[in-house]
Amino acid sequence: MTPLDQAKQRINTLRNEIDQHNYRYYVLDDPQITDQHYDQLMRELQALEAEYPQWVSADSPTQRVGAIVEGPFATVEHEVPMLSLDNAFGEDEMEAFNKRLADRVDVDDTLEFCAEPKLDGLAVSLLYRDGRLVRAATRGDGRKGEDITANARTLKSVPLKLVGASPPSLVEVRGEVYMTLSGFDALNAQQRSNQKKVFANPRNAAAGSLRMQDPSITASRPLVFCAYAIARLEGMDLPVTQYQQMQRVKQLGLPISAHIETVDGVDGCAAYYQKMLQQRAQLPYEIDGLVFKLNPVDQQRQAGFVSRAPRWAIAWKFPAQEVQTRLLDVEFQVGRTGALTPVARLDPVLVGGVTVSNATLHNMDEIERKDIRIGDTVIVRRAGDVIPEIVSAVLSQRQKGAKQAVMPDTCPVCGSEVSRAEGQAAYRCNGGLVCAAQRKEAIRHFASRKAMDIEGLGEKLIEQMVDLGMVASIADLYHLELEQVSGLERMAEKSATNLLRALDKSRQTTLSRLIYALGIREVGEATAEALARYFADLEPLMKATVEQLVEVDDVGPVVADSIRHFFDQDENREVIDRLLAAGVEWPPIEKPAGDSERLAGKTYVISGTLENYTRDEASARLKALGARVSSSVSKKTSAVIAGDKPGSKIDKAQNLGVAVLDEAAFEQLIGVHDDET
DNA sequence: TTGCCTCGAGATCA
DNA sequence: CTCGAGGCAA
Repeated sequence: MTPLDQAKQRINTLRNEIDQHNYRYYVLDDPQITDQHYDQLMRELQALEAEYPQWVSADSPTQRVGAIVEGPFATVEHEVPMLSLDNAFGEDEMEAFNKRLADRVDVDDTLEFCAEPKLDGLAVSLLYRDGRLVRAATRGDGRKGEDITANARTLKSVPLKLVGASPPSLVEVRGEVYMTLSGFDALNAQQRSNQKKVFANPRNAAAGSLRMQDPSITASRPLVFCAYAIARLEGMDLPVTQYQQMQRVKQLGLPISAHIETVDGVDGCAAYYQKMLQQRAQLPYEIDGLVFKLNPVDQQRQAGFVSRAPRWAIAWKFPAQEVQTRLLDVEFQVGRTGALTPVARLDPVLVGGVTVSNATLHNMDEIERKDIRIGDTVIVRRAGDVIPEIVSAVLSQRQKGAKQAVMPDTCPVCGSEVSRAEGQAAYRCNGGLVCAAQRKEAIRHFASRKAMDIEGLGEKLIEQMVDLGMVASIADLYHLELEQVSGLERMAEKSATNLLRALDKSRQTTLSRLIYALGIREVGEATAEALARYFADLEPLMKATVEQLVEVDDVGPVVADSIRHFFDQDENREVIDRLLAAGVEWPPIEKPAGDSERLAGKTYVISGTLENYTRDEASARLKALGARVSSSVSKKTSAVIAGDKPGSKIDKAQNLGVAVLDEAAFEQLIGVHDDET
């Protein structure tokens, strides 16, 4: 053997050994060598690869840290959507979950679940082709996420190469990237000694670390991957239970939870819950609950999905951490529509790793119901992990001075009268656009991304412009001059030019964006879209009667009234005139043609849950073909599309002699082929 | 609702 | 260096 061959062989040996040690450490949790020894192997490999650069390959353990990728992360589409999980808080809700499944699944026995802790990190998808890691992505909105391959490659618990001689041609593994508690502490100690900012909690540290532009920073962060599902598998048989699937994942060389096990029925789930609750404090990472998945895959199939989550899985959450603090004050925030929302100002407290100082109290009824007073000691928690909520007041600690929060009778911002409409919970400032708060909110909404998308026009800028009287309404935005804008705080010539350019760009818009941007009460993105489609232009919408408006899908009498009322106001019509005069325009909406007319004149009703479509999706498919989708069955209904668990609509359809289509017939109707599901 | 990163650009200081 | 805006995640 030549020295060259020897070197090549040694390189291969080293790579295999290092991969093997990673596998032993991260997957089997059974390291066989010391860190020093591992580093030594690494250094030897690096030296050899430096000497023979022609043999460096992308999946060598030395090649985890790649180059900096400039600019934003690329978007990737999830072929199989990354769904969320339904939550349960307590055994009752687990019972309900179990019962729902038992009704749906064709089994008489106790249901078997695959159980594991729910790690508190962020969801990531790893895609391997022919055993090589080719893509890593964040969850995003579930359909589209961000490509974070370069960063994911730096995690040693993420194999660049799968184990085994004949890996599947394609496998997509989903899991959680998290930070261990000790890793988090060490990182923060290091941050502190480098005079850098410390992270608030392991989850945010993990999320931030994965979004770094420079992979070498990600590499220095103590991130770990743990798989929890196979999303796709090709070129290999998929095991028939969740548990076995996870064992397969482990065989392929990816780490899975050390606590995964199968349990029987709600009793089994409850026992597992108790056990993990005991262990929780000793675990080296944070968990916020447990996940239970129906174990047999064929039963999962029978259970199916609801719109955003599988019906066959649930997250049994641990009780949210509750903390006491003082309610310092209740302030009233004026929203875009003038609604006055009470907001609690709290003495800042740490709740689950995040400082909470504000919490919405929703409305006065809620304050009364909970009998919360200013000065009270209150119990705060983060509901659904995110939104802070005041659970209750600690009555035993109520001081003499505790004051009732009182809805002001005049608007705190503009002094206009405040009133409560019949039968509504909300109090409103009647100042309309006289009210600076409403003006600011209206402009903010107008400029927002889903509306006119005016880049650079943020809260602080709007604040300044309204306070200085530069803009009173959205129409004034288009008359701003460079000199005015460049006089504002933090706005020099460059920023001002950019803002004017962004404003100019926003003149070219779409009808639905404009309708949404106007901020008509009750008209959100979807309604704006429906109105634009139906009326195809602004004129007819402005003139439409309430009777015409309710003809539009999803527009009822309340929304119709609100729209009519909006266009009846002189000031609103004037604002629209000025917007149009300023050059706001949109491409004409073409009447659908060809295939998009195929179902014109037909009306469908959807009942129950479809396997492969949410109701919105199904109704969008039908509408795209020119059909109408209605919510109640009448003689005029062309057919009822019945999914799982259809309601009384089916009976009604049968009484009226209206056709009923199952999901397969529905797919045929909309022209879906087998390869499109 | 909060925390994190990134970008562009203004502010500040040498 | 610091700030505002924007985007993302739970």
